[in-house]
Amino acid sequence: MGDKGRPAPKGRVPATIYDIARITGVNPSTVSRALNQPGRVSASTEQRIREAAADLGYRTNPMARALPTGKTGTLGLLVSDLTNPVYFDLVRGAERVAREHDTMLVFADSQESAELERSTAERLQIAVDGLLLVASRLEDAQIQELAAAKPLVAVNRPVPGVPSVAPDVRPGMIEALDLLHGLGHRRIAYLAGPEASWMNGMRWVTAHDLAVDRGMSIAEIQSSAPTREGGTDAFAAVMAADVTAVLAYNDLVALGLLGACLEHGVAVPRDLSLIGFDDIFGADLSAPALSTVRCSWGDMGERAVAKLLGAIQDGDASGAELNLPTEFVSRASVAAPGR
Amino acid sequence: MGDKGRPAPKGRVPATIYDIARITGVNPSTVSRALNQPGRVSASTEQRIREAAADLGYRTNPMARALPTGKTGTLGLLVSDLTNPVYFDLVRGAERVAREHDTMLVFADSQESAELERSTAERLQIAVDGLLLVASRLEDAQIQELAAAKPLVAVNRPVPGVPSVAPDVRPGMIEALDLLHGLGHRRIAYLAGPEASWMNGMRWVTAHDLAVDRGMSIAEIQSSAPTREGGTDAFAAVMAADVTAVLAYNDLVALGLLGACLEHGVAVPRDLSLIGFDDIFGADLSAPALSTVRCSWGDMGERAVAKLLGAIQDGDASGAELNLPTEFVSRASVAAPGR
DNA sequence: CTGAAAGCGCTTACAG
DNA sequence: CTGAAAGCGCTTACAG
Repeated sequence: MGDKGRPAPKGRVPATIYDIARITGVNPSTVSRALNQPGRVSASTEQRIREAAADLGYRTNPMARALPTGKTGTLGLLVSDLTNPVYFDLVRGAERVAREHDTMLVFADSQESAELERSTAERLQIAVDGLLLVASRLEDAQIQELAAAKPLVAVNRPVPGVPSVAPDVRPGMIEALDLLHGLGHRRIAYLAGPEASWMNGMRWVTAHDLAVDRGMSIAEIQSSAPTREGGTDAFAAVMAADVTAVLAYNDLVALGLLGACLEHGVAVPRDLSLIGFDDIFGADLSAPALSTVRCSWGDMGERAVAKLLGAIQDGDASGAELNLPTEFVSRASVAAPGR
Repeated sequence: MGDKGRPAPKGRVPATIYDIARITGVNPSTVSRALNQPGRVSASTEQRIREAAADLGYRTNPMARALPTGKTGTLGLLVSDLTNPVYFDLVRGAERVAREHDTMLVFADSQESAELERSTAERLQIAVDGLLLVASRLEDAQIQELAAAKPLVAVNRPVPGVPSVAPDVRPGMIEALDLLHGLGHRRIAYLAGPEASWMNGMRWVTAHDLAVDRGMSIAEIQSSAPTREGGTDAFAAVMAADVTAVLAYNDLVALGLLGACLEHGVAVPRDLSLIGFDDIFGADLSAPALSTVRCSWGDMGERAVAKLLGAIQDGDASGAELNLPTEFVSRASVAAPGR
């Protein structure tokens, strides 16, 4: 690479199989075979073709290949917000498996908007072999429509008839509620996430049932957004609810609420115990460090890509997996109620 | 949407302009014109064509369009690590401008590997109209080669002959060093980032010169990675350096070092003052909160996309902008040296 | 083992 | 205003 002279002039036109064919004196179809179906061509021609390709810096044009084959060799991963730390491990897990299968992964971001999610999904879908839809805000029917067009795996949310991967929130939440109950908490609240989020509904229902089972009261408090700001904004509502502990939809919301508490002189955990969800980057940084229910996002990423790849190859779209384990991570933000 | 009957069967084949042409009784070329060059076709035909397109749920196939035109309508953004909070604002800024121009943005991640960066860039490049290369680990020559093939903008690093956008670190660092000096610090250290990072070199050189100007000594300490682990691992080396303040390559490293200090009973800021870079998500969460030099990543994202779009349209690849301002953000991790 | 041809879905001069 | 044709770069039956 360094110095084959200075960089080629701007308009450099990429080499095609026709260039290679001309140089080596064979038919373009032979070039295509030599490059893609090793063994289908005599060793010596293949050799010459490969050399010429290397000389010309040939790269096969994925667009052109996609037209006749319908395969692009890339997968799309669409999340509601790429800049949400929740997705870090998911991204890493997905990349790990994609890399192993020599598949390129491209990411896109629907910016928490269902409308944008839909249009982005459609646009992305046509340029990839399959789509991973993470924490979708779409309706089941819309997801089913997308899934009908091309292989798709829903992540962090089951959709009837569509392959999916999601965590089982119960184990982690049982740990959390047992701990709260054991410490003496009897009135708690769930600080909710987006209404359109399936996972929010799941967390609320599970928390509710587990709390009731244990003879605790539980209030649902709305938040304006699943972000730190959303948590901060909910401070007054939380105070008004008169509870001793809060389970937040996610760590971002919990951290936002934590910040507001500190600012208003509400001591955590003495006056209020706080539990988040996801164990994101930063959850252990706060003071007090945030207790949280962790799901294996890394595993979800791996499983989801593996499943999608399977669906693409064999058309095998085996159903839902709703069983990735969760666990409670105990940190300083939880204690016995102070009064 | 909802219920046009149940979702179409899996293999549903997308409608093409030929389908529309057949239904409306015109030539496919007319369909193409009606859809893309409003006005070039009689109002009534255009009308009929649009209706048929809507009926069939027609979406133009970007691959097929890209072949004759060479344009895909999408931009690629390649970063060294998508899960690094540093890039949050960059991503948002880039998306803002892309959306305004009805351009799709796809993201990819080189996982901190120069080799992977190169191959990903090449692969991505052929599927997009232009590439944003963020904090590249490649050599100038390699970047120049990529830039020769297709419009490219380097972000957070200038490259000779390649359009770029990068911050001017001096203003923020002057504030930081003036503060340290004023507080009485005389022996400080720079905890370095990746050697291959242009920005790391820039920060070191600037810190060095400014420190020397002020009669302070400054040591360079290596870190194993630009992550929290990298900062933690550097604890012993920092202690050995016998300094009263540390400037870290970035906030992640600073937060890692901070954690190690607390763990080993080194009080921050009394025993050691700490300053990071970038003001990432979480920098204000730690205890003590981290002082840091903030650059306008959001602006960089916006400018970079605007510049790339310009380069694609007019071939106008105006040069480097090395002037995005930085500022010091003062938080609790800095104080006068304690002994 | 390899060539010649047709086709993937679209765009765009070129005619009329 | 619209049709017919050629071409973008590749793949893949079909022959030989």
